[in-house]
Amino acid sequence: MDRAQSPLARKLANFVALSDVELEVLDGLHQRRRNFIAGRDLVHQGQTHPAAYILADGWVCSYKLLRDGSRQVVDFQIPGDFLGLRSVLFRTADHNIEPVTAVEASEVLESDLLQAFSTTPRLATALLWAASRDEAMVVEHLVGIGRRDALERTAHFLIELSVRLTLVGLGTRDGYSCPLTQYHLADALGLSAVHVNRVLRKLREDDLLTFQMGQVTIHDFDALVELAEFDRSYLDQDGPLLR
Amino acid sequence: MDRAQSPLARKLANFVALSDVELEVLDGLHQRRRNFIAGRDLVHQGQTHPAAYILADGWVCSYKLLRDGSRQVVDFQIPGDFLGLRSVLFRTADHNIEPVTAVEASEVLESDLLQAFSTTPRLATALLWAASRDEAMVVEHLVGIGRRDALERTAHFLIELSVRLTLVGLGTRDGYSCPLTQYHLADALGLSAVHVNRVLRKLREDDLLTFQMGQVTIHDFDALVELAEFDRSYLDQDGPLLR
DNA sequence: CGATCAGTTGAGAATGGTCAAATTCGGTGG
DNA sequence: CCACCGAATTTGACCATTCTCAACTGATCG
Repeated sequence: MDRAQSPLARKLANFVALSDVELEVLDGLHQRRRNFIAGRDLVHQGQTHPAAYILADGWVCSYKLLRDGSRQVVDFQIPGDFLGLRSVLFRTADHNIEPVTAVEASEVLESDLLQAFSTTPRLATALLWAASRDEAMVVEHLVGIGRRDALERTAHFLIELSVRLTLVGLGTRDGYSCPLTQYHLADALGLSAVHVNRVLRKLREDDLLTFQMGQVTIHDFDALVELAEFDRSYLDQDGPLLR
Repeated sequence: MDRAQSPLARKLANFVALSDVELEVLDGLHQRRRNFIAGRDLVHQGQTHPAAYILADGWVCSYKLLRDGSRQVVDFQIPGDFLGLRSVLFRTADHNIEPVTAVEASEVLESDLLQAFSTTPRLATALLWAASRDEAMVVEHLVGIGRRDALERTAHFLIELSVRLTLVGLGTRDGYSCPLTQYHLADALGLSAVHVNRVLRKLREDDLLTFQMGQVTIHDFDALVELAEFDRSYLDQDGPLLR
């Protein structure tokens, strides 16, 4: 098995050693290529029978909207991520999905997915793993919002992004390009945009990290890890569980 | 299929219509019955090759511990819940599991689980659904901590518990018995115990709900739903997805 | 009957929010 | 190249939700 694979296949292979047939079925999910422009939601809360997407290029964010107009970003997805799985399984979207940038993604319909699960059930196990990893990220996020102050929380978030992007070849230990605005950060971190700005200034003044003009520059990775009490183990997997 | 089923089987049947063979395999996971006393952790952060558990009786909570000694409770589990799935899939526990009460649970080893996935792969799909429902709860929790104030957040949490307990026959619209202390609430809601106490007083004074002596009494369910902007759809499923 | 733990209350401090007003940046049209 | 526009960012002043500390009550248990 040495031919070119999709980023998703590479990710899943970490968990379940996939056979040729399974890889082909996974490839088959990449029909229906779609392009989206920034800002117009792919999926909105309450939508029934939404599709899932495999993200090929660009960033999207998943968020929930509250009655008072505020929103909480649950997660950002980057290339290689599978998104909307939960919405498909429940046949109703419980969150919105907004492209942060222009986005290229493969649409996966409920029928495609269930078909794939029937013919190659181990794919379900593999996706169960991917879903668990996503859940681990949400849990880390929850801990941050619940128990870390604004500075630690922001640092943790930006370091997590750095590690995730590095895993798919889109970043290094020194930084990454980042299309998020300070409003995105605020909505993700449970802070106001004004306070995010103050926190970013503090991080800059302390020579830890610069967030400017679509670029995150990390000046002191280790100090940030220390500050944020960041433990990357929830993002890694050291070998396939199912052979 | 009309014989007695475990609560877990009943829950999973909501999502995937399980065959006799699949139900038997699921039953088989209920060997190794264990009892635990309140307060001594079943699983602790960093533990490798932890087991998963199917909760038969009692409450447990999943939490993460921070360096400064504070903790964030991610979720409480009640009878019928499957817990520690993520830890098994990653072969390392990323959180602690503490029995809130005396607990009766079936221990599920990694090998049992993978064996079950191999012989009856649709069980993996069913557990994928259960995991997605759990993730939906964590997401709702995240939204609460990120964007709701202490009063709304507390109300949301206690109403969610009411609905979950009612689904497994342990509560009604009027209330439920609840073994949690105000410290548990504080750790779950990202508040201090002192503030939780003030919030509970406010809820009591407003004739919405009483939290006292292990008993939650709901005085005005609808007003609480309104206050907390509670939408139960993430807890329900209206019929099996896989036949 | 002391000890311990859950709950309760008050006072003062702090983290982060709100409002309002610059300032800068990235286009876009002339 | 320049003027201009809207969006994103930056800063200050003031405010409020929630925290911390500390004291006190009440129940339970050996």
